[in-house]
Amino acid sequence: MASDVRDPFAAPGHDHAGCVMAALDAAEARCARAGQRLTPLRRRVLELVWRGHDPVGAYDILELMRDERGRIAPPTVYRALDFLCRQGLVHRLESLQAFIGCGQAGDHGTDHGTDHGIGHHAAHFLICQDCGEAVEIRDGQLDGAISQLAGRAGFAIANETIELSGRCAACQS
Amino acid sequence: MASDVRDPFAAPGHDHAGCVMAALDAAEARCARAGQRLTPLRRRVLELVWRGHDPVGAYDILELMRDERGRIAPPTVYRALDFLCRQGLVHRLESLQAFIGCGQAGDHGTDHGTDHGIGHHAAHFLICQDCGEAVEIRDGQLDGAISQLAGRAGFAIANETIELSGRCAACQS
DNA sequence: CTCATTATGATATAACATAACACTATGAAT
DNA sequence: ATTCATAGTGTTATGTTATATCATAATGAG
Repeated sequence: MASDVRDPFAAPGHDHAGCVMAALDAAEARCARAGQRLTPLRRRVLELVWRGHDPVGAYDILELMRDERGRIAPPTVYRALDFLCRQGLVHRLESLQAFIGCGQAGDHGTDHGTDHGIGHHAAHFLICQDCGEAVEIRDGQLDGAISQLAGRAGFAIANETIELSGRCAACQS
Repeated sequence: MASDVRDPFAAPGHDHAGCVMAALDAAEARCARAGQRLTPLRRRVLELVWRGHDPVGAYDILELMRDERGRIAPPTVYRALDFLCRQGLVHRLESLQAFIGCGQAGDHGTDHGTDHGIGHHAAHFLICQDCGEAVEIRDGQLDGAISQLAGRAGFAIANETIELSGRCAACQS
C-alpha cells in the first residue's frame, strides 16, 4: 500500500515548502562552513532545482530564470549547477541528464564509508518512470557490496553512478 | 600486482582479435535465435564498438564509418546502436554517453536474478579513468543488495544504471 | 509477384554542454 | 579608503550528443 513507511518517495500532499526551506537552510549552513559563497544566483538556481522532487534539466532552469530575469545564457546556469554539485547540494542524474537537490545536504560530518572528500557522498537513486520522481537512497548493504567488489578487483572507486529506474510503490496500483 | 586473477580488466597483451570474433559470433547466434537480422551495417557497427575495451562515442563510430563508407548520417549509427542495445549486444554507459560491447552476450539462457526480458541483463560497470577501459561486472552480493532494497521500498526496477568510476588495479602503481 | 514490413538514406533540427573573453563584485592587505 | 588579486557573472559563439521526419530500398511471407 502507499502508506508503507519504507517507501522513500515523497508523500503526495507533503509540505513541499518545508522541503525547499530545509534545503536552502542546509545549503546556507554548508556553504558558510565551507567558506563558499551561496550567491543570490546560486541560491535561486538551487531553489528552482527544488521546485519538486523530479529531476530538472539545465535548460528547464534556464527557461524559468528567463521568465523572471530576462536574458540569461546557458553558462550562467551550468556554472551555478557546477557549484552546487561541488558543494554536494545538487546531484546530477546521468541517465536523465538532469539535476536534483540533494536530500541529505543537512547531514554534515556524519560521513558514511563511501564518502569522497569534504561534503561529498556517493548518491544512489530510485527513479520512478511513471511519476518522474527520484529519491536518494542510502543502503549499507549496497555500500558494503560495492566496496567489497571493488576491493576484490583492486579497483579504487572515485565516483559512483547508481540509478535504478522503474515504478515506485504508489505508481503500482 | 597486475596479475591478480580477480582483476576483471583486460590484460595488456591479450588476444583482442579473439574478443572481437567471439563477440561477433555470439551476436550472430543471438540474433538468429531471436529472429533478428544482424545486417552488414549493424555487424560493422558492433565490430567498431569492439575496437577496444574502451567505451566508444556514437560520433566516433560515425567518423570511422565515414572513413570507410563515405557519407553516413548520425541516425544511421544511432539506429544500429539502438538495435544492438535492444539485443543486449551493446550497453550504453550513461556517465560517459558512450557505448561498449557486452562482455556477456554469449551467456544466453543462463539468466541471473536481475534479468529483464529476453536477452537483457542488468549491466554493471567498473570504469577506469586512467586507461579508459570499462569492464562489465557481475556480483551476486550487489544484485542481492539491490533487489532487497528495491523490495523493501516496494519499487519495481525496470532498468539499472550502475557505473563505478575510478582507477583499475593496473593503473595504481 | 505483390505487398506489408523492416532497414537504410538524407535533411534538418533539437537538446545538452562548454570555451573564451569581458566585465563586475568581493574581500584582504596595506 | 585604495589597491589589488580573486571569484563570480555576462555574453557570444560553438561543440557535442541525439532525434524527428520523410524518402527510398531491401527482405520475406503469402
